Amino acid sequence: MDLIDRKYRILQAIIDDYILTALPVGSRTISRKYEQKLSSATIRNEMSDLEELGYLDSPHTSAGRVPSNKAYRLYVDQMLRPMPLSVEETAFINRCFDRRANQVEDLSMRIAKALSSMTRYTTAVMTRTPRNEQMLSHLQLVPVADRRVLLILVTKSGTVKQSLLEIGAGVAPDELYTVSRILSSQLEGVPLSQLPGELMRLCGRSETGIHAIVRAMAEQTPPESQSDIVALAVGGRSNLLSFPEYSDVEKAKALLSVLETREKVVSLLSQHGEMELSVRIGPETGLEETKDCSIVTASYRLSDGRVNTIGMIGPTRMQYGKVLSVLSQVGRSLGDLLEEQND
Amino acid sequence: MDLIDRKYRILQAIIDDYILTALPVGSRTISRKYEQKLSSATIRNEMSDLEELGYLDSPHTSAGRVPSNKAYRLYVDQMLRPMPLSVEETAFINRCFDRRANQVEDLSMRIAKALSSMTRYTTAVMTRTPRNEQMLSHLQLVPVADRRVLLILVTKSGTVKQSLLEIGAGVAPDELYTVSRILSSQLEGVPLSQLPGELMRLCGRSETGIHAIVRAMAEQTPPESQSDIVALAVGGRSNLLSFPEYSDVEKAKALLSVLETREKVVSLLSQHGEMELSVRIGPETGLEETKDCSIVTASYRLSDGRVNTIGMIGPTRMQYGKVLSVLSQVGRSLGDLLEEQND
DNA sequence: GTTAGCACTCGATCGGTTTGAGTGCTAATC
DNA sequence: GATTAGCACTCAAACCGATCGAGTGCTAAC
Repeated sequence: MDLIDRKYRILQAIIDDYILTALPVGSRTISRKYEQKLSSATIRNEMSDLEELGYLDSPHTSAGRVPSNKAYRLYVDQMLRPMPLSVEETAFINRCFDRRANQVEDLSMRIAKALSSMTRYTTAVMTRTPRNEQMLSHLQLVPVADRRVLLILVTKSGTVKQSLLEIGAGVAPDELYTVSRILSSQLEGVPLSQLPGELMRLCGRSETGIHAIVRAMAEQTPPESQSDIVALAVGGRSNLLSFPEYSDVEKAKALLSVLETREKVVSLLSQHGEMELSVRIGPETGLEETKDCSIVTASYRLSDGRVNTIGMIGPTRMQYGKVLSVLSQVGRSLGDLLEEQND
Repeated sequence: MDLIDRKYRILQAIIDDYILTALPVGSRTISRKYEQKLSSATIRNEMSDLEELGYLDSPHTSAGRVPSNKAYRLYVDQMLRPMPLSVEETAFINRCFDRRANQVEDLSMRIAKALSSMTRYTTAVMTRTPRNEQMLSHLQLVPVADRRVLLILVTKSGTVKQSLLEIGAGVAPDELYTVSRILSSQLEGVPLSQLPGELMRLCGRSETGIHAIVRAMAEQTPPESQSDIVALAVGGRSNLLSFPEYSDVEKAKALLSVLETREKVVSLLSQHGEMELSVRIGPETGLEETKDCSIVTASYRLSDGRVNTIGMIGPTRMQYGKVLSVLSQVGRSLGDLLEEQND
């Protein structure tokens, strides 16, 4: 469905203006600000056509037009002008990557905060490892207190999980080390999800000495329900309240509540279909509560199988150009950084 | 400044009513709902006195009275009736402690969420270890990838810190174990804050073999700037938007923004003066942004030196009775749980 | 000391009018 | 045939005044 050039330009002008002002756009505005060669009456006719084609909605008879989701779709797919970042912005971003952070959590949080303060959109940063790719490389038991032992699981991809175990009786550090070595060699390559089962099996035939430890591990190793998520950080939630679309407190509350629910955020960030950059508009976001929002994600699969996703959420009237530029740049940098940390 | 019995009762009635409705309370309301023996005119006289004494404010001439911060202070200090939790509530709380969670973070988050959904106030749970009490018990190096090693620091109090190090050259697991043992014995009892310095010292005279590792540790051990905070979880931020006092989006935004800033939350939670239960009203909360809020905290020092604090924040018109009961019960349970986990 | 009564205050609410930004349609113009 | 000027029409928002009602303070009577 090609739009002839002028309609196309007018539609673009309307969307641009609406994104800027959040106010329904009238024909005179377009004629004055964007298409001075054309009279408002002409624009009116075009707008009428555009409405018929499904690109515009009118809130009521005398209120100007508002872009439809279909219009936004066209906008991001075809109308976006590349919008290079300013020098300051690039500098700002680079600063995030400057300070060293050896914890993914810290880094994620810092990036989420920086991006949200930069764009005024709420930002989430997630690193997850698909469950079926997480295989044990080796494990190590570290004594913590008399009957408490910290279990460290290192996966083939280099991510680390820990959990605290309580064992029946005290064990000497040296013995723990020996047990760690034995178990490591026996369990190497086992997917984490099958770890408890494997341990149970070993438990049956292990010598009595390490029996208690293995049993404790089998029973207390956390089920891998959602633990394939390595890190999740959300920043700038309160920014949402600046948008006029959330001056209605009820709406704001519903959305904020979504952004406080870890599972929902994860689900929102997980629906990019393997695309590096993805824009989901309105209902495409997948949640009822976000049907008036758009979500832009940048997502990179690292060589070790982990997937890193950065997402920004805002009203459908989003500065897509800006957000896409920022996300593609930061996403890439973050991907590179994580990759680099990894070898 | 003793208030004679009747004034006292009337003030209490006013505060109770205002906490419930958020609407300025008039003399007739009190006379009808709370003091049916007295006419509204009498109440009016009393209220006039109470205003003069500084316990009541009137938003404007004909709008009823609103309790002042001074009134709330009196209320929490002297007027609170013990408010035992219902059976359901107790059950609900106990359920939080049921499922086992071996990570303080998980447990904190779960409790924060449960409490906020139960009371509708925003809840924060924090466990911190005063910096000067954190002394090394032992450490362990765990191989992760070729040139990456996970450093586990276990403190005397049994908390665990980890950080990822990059070392110059690959080292065999067995050697790492040996190095761990040597360093553990040499560094036992060293406060974490002095760890980098101590390591540097050791670095000078260590054999070349482990030199690289020690140097990496010295350089890459995170400075203990804010890392004495072990865990912080905030739940139910969006609940704030239910209160009529935050129907003004600007106010809501300011407060939410505070609750998104880790340092500010930590500071809000840290100002109880060693009290087990503390109530801070309005400006007593210490931040400009929270001068219309109250914060109730329950705080327990564990035998290992860690301090666990649970805090709830809401408008000064808070259900202090309820919140205090919940917090004292949960605070104690959580304290016991952590204590128990600890030996 | 308490209360009934009354004048007064002042925000909230309600109905009606005005305003102004916008549309759609038609007829004249390029 | 496309463009535009002109005009009637629509409708939310702003404005306005009247009214309402919850509240007060004061005074005089009980």
